[in-house]
Amino acid sequence: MNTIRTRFAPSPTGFVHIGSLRTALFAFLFARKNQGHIILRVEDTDQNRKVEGAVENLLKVMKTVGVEFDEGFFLNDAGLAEQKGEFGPYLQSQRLDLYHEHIAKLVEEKKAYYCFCSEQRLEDLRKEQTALKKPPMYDGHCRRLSQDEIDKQMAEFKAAGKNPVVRFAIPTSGQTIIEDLIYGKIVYENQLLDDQVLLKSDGFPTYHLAVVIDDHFMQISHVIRGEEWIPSTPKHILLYQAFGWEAPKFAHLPLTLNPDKSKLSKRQGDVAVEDFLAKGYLPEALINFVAFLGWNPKTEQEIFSLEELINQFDLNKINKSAPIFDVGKLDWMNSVYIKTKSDVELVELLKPYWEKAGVEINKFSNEFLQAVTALEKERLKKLSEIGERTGYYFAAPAVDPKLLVWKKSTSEDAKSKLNELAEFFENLPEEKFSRENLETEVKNFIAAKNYDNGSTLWPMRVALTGLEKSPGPFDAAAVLFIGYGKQEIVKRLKSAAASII
RNA sequence: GGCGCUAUCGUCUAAUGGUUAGGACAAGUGGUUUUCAUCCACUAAAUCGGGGUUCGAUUCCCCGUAGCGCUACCA
Repeated sequence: MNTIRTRFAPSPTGFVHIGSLRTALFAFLFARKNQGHIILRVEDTDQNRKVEGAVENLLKVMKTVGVEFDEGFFLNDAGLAEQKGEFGPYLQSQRLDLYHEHIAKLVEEKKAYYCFCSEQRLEDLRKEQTALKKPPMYDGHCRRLSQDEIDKQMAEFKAAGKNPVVRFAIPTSGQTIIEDLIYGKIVYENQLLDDQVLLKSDGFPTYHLAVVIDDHFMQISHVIRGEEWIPSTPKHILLYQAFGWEAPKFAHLPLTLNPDKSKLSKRQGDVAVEDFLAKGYLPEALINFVAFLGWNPKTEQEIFSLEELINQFDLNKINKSAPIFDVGKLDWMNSVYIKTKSDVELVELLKPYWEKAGVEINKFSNEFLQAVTALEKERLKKLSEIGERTGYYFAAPAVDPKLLVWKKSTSEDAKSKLNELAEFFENLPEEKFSRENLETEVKNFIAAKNYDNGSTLWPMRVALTGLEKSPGPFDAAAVLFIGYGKQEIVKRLKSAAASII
């Protein structure tokens, strides 16, 4: 049985960090590519950082971007997190007995020891070491305690209602070697490794103990996680050895960085996947972009569906250097995905954003909304822009009289052209108001009058849209016709003309 | 301070012991055009520094430098 089993193991601390999404995605792609399983385990050993509803939120986000799990936590019909799978529980706070049992074994075998040192002593020790420019490390004080001393201290702790922590007795010589699937061989000197706390005084394990025990019992074959874990990996390997277990394979992912090359963080813009989704980045675009952070197929293709990503994915194609999260490229990718949507699909995606912008979409026909959407499709970088771009379709715009005048023309000219156009449209039969007909008709009108395009079409466009930059006059007019009929066009042209004094 | 990782255009990256070092985003220029966007064409833009190995290194090795990570009873 060599089934590939990997896992995503977040702490339930609130929003979903874009870096977490990337880690989860890579683990997911790896599992799918290799007919393996991916497990979602929740690491809540830090009770202080726990956030209510974080697991549900995570599940929801993962679901919308299409990252699915085979085991562990799921969202049930009621929208609540539920566990499924034969290796549970998948919540670390429900596995305390398991950890205690194994810690007891380690202590008995002298591979771990109780540490009674106070926080004060630890702090003083650190200060002293830093002052002497020595690496701050536990000095092994309690490791050398005799059994009598241990018993005595233990009795005192119990009497005071306290628990000692348990530290790992790291070998004082030799080397521990990581054979990382991405970074290759990394060697650590054991004597430089700190005697890590494994069990905290609140009875909870630290990450290091819990991750090793859980990965072992959940039969994880590949640990895929962020590069920040490399320095603690030798401790994990040593723990596997202490338990007499075989360690899984490790694949550490390069970190994702801010534009200033610091670790991607909240203070420099959004890092929450929820926020990107809310702004109208499409899940497909987000996934495609995040997959390319540190990975690429070694071809010139850049647009990939989830399916294609699964087929192409390979841990060997992951870079070692840390990529910078560049929103500019995400914007481009999102606009590419927006253009691939049909007008019908896009209208549905856009509706919530129109509503947010105060548009009462129920009052407008789908035909009209689709026509608007078709025009904006090529201009949209994110869905949230739709409100500010399309206001003039839903209510007559306030037009700045100065804007109505083309750069090579005069206000008198603009005024008369607008009036002439209004009259022209008034007399134009309804069936001539399609996009194509409108263009030929208006161009014929211009030619007949011997006008030029600029001085006629510019004021017409501005009168209809109120904007310096917008879709063209024929496009705008055709859409307005669909929504309101030709009188709306005439009305806007007339009122624009009247605004010029 | 210690330990570790990394280093190709501004950004994401490709490639190779011998190439005009390729693509994409962004930028700029031009074309189309009533504006914007789209589209098309073009331009500019990189192998961190120093040593070695080699006929030849951007590629392999060493040193340096820089950046980042870790250095908690956080993960």
